[in-house]
Amino acid sequence: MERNTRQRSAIRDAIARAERPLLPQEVLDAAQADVPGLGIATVYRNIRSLTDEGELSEVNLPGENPRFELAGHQHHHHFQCRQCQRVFDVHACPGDLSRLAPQGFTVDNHDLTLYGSCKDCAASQVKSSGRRSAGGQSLA
Amino acid sequence: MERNTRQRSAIRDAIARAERPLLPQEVLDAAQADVPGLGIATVYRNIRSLTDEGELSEVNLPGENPRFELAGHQHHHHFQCRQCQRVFDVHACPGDLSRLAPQGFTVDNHDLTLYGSCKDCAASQVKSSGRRSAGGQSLA
DNA sequence: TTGATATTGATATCGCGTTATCATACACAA
DNA sequence: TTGTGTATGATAACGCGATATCAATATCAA
Repeated sequence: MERNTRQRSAIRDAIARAERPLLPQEVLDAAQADVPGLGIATVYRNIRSLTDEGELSEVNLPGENPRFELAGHQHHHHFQCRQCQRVFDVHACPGDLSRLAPQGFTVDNHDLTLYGSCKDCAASQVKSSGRRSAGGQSLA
Repeated sequence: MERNTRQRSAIRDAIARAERPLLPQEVLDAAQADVPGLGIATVYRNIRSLTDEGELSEVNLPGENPRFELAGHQHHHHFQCRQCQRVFDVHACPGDLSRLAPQGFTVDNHDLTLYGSCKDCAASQVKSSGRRSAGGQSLA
């Protein structure tokens, strides 16, 4: 890949605008706003080359297909909304978790995924089901 | 599924003995010690019914196929060894991580995966590559 | 503007984990 | 022990995300 095509720009821009990891299909949907005829094969091709070139990084959540976001972020984590399934970046980190591992194990990194309601979904839920913060929260 | 077959027992026992989440293929390998002719279809069938009945629970790690372990464990986490790829239970937990989420987000649970060397691999590595604990550890 | 060639879009195909199919073997109540 | 109906094993088939194919199109150096 070398040429600067409308498709490639639309794909990169869509991911940049989202500011959260996107599935290839989400990239397609978003980038079709710029390039209506865009095909899924082109999305996969460009996601792959942009990842190989280091512009994108792959984000894997438990039980989910890979998503992609702009590379260059520091060590960070992710949040998945149980309502809309969208994934958001979490720039905070609990820090060193080596102590949690069993005796004799060495820890060099960790992945953390938070689950709950995103801002949008939490807001629309307050109206219908009333207070949520009173219950739950046990295993947060 | 109702009958008590050698195969079903071998599958359940293999998972119980492992004391860690196993891939279906790992279940097959382990259970074939008891029932040599065991087939992969039987493993999938029984994993499914045991899971439906609540005896097993599914364990999903980022970018990995589902593993299965005995159900009934409390909230816990997992460790994956970068050398042997095996997954182990981690019964410790960093606790409430709600504070890490962005403003307006509500957190009701989390998944944590630790990465590094398991006891076996860490031990065999010391001999060949010398001290490991001096380097790395930055993002633990 | 033109020509060489990389890229695209449609779609067939792949890869692989998982499930369905079906004849045979086995579990278990009677 | 016997009969009935479920479970098994071999393997074909499925589902679906991802990639390969290839003719048509677009990019970009000249």
